[in-house]
Amino acid sequence: MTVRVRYAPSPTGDPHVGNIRSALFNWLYARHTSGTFIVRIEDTDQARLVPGSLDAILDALRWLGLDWDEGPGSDAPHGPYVQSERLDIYRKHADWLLGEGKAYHCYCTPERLDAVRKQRQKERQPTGYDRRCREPNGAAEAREENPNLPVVRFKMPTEGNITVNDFVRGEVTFDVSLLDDFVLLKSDGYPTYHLANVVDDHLMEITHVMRAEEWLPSAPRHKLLYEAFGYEMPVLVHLPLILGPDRSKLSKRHGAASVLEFRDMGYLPDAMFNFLALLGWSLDETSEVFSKDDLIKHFTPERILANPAVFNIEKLDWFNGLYIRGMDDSALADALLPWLEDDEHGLPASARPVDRAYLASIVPLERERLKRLSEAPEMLSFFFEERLDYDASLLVPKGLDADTTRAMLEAALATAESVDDWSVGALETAYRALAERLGVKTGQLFGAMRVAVTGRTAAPPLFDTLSVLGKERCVSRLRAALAAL
RNA sequence: GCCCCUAUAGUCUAGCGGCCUAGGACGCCACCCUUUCAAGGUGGAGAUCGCGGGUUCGAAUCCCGCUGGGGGCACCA
Repeated sequence: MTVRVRYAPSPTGDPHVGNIRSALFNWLYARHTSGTFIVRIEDTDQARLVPGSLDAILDALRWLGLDWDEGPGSDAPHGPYVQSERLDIYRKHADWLLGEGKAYHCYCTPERLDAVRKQRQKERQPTGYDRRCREPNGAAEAREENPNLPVVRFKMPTEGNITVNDFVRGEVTFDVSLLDDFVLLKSDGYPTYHLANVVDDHLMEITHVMRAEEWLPSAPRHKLLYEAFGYEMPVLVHLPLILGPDRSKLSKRHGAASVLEFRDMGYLPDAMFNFLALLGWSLDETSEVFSKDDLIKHFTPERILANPAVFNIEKLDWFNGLYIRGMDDSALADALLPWLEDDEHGLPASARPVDRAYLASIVPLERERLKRLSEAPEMLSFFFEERLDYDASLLVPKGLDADTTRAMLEAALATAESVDDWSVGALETAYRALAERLGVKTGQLFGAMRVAVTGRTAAPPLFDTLSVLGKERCVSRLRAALAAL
């Protein structure tokens, strides 16, 4: 039997990292088993639809490289893959249950349902529908109060236990008497999640349902529904939730929660992929840097954890730095270019456009200093700006005064002007000799020069920087520094 | 309020009865490298394995209770 798994997002908001992590696990499992990864859009709540949300979700999948074999845009045989285009299917299934006496119409108003719920909670009883419409008399009564279109409710057994098997947690038992007759079809003709997901998973021949743990409590309803239809139930794999630093479900409240936000913060898709894969899954006691292929090779649901994981952005930063360091000059330059050229957050207009070859020469100097691509404009700005803006007092090294610094920089300028070979090695030789000749510590000379040439105290190694900047820029910056002193 | 899940350092985790004086990683600290910052290297602090009972010759590992944390309880998914 070939594995068929699905990611079933609802286009009601941003592609939340927890949500996308579910997609990622499903995808990995499908690829690991050479199975099929399906994307199904669960847009059955018309009121909550958010325009643009579907595109954002698909963008997030594409960004991470989670390609789907069946889904929106594919004409595979199990479609359509958008639930709002499958309404007749759900209606038929609901009708069948109605005909079998396994479901019934309910005319109760939301107001009454709400009142019942409150009353039950007050009585320390489990909240839930009181089944008034399950009896003909009750239904007639309710219908008189509310002649509008009814919903269809599932007729749950009223007693006994039901045990569902979760692949991660094992057997989980629920007391059926505590579960109510849930809604299958809403009065607007749309199905609820419960109906739609059971029907579709069956029709689409899903073999494994891997979804977030928040669904575990509704698993017994689903099991009963599968039984009512006479369908075989897929394997249930409930994934641990991803929490924020305060240990509640990760949300916007914690800062970024959307995968697209992380993309926009300068994280690399492969770093994000690796990081997310390790939230709720691990291979062994030491492995943690995984390429996509490694993950496909090693990912198995047996290694999925049951306990929730806190989203640790510091570790994401580390992963991102690691992946940045692993990029070659050309790839990193390509990745950096759009960030530098960005009108809003990129380099100042006067420093653009960026010369691609010049950028490529800068990359080796900054690669190991970058944690996020978004840091590039700030971190690399001095390479591109015509005029540096900094506090002149930074030019004076510890242990020296302004006059000696001036003399030192004048000598540095003279040396620069006289050096023809602008290579790293030649520059280093020349300036080490100069420090000795002036009787200053190399750190003092190099420090003052670093500020003069970069405008900052923290920068890549001096001679590499001088070399990349080129003689002309260095000379003029040394002059400007002298003028500012 | 009712139901369910869960519990190893600040965080992600290894561990599935003896190999554990609990391993790895992020973060943190120190040192080394060094012209600064990183990166890298080395070392270190940090967990009475939530607590209390069992079971067993032996428990982080199995069982029960408690406590903590989380999730669910819609004509939302």
